[in-house]
Amino acid sequence: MSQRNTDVSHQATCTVLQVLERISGKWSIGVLLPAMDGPVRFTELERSIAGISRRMLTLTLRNLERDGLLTRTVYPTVPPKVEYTATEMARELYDALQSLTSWAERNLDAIATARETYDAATA
Amino acid sequence: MSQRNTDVSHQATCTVLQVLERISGKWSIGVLLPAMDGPVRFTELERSIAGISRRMLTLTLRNLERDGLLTRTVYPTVPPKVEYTATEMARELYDALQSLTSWAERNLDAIATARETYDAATA
DNA sequence: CTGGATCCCCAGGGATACTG
DNA sequence: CAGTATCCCTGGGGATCCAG
Repeated sequence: MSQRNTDVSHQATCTVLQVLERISGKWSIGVLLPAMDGPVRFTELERSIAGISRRMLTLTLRNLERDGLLTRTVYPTVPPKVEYTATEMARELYDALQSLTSWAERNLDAIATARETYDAATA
Repeated sequence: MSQRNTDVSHQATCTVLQVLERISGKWSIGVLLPAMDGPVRFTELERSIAGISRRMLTLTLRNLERDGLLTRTVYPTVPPKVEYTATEMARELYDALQSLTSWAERNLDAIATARETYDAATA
């Protein structure tokens, strides 16, 4: 065996970090979510995601597509029509995120309290 | 009811984002992990986390402590001795992260392939 | 040993304008 | 409609030095 579980932990850390790098970025999740329920068009996304700019929407879409989390379908009509759909892999990712969501819901108050306590003690 | 499940999705998005903000940052997970197995000292962390600077270690520790994920214990000896331990909340977070880790392990190859394909097509 | 204080740099992201 | 191109600015994080 290796010394303690450090090696295993290191592996796990790296793996998690890779996921986080993938879905971090201010808009990734917000973009991915609407695409879960089926094809979504560019402008639909732009309207449904409050505060996103055209630029960031495009960049985020490109990255997600590159990682195989989104498929892009172009209909060569005029005016152009493009649809984005989440892949199976993305749906599995979303399921995996649920556990994080539930953790957050359970601990949101505790975190807020911890912060107040810390800030009060620090100030 | 609201239009479709947009409201629910929005809520979920926000919640997840709060967690991600908390554990994003280049070092958070790497710092949290060694503290899972019991008290760890500052220098131990510094040595076990490859590439971290003193500054970032300190900042990361402070943030984690502020959010109630880490407890800091100071022994007023000379030279000083400080121990960090993950809280129960942090351990639950770690469990929640496991699903992400397993997702990553399952899909790492698929992502790599998707990227190559995309880059080849783009180039 | 365990930090704090400073300076600096770069990538992520906002605003705006243009286009097939 | 669905993007591209450009400019700019902020803050996360690295390097270095100082201190109780």
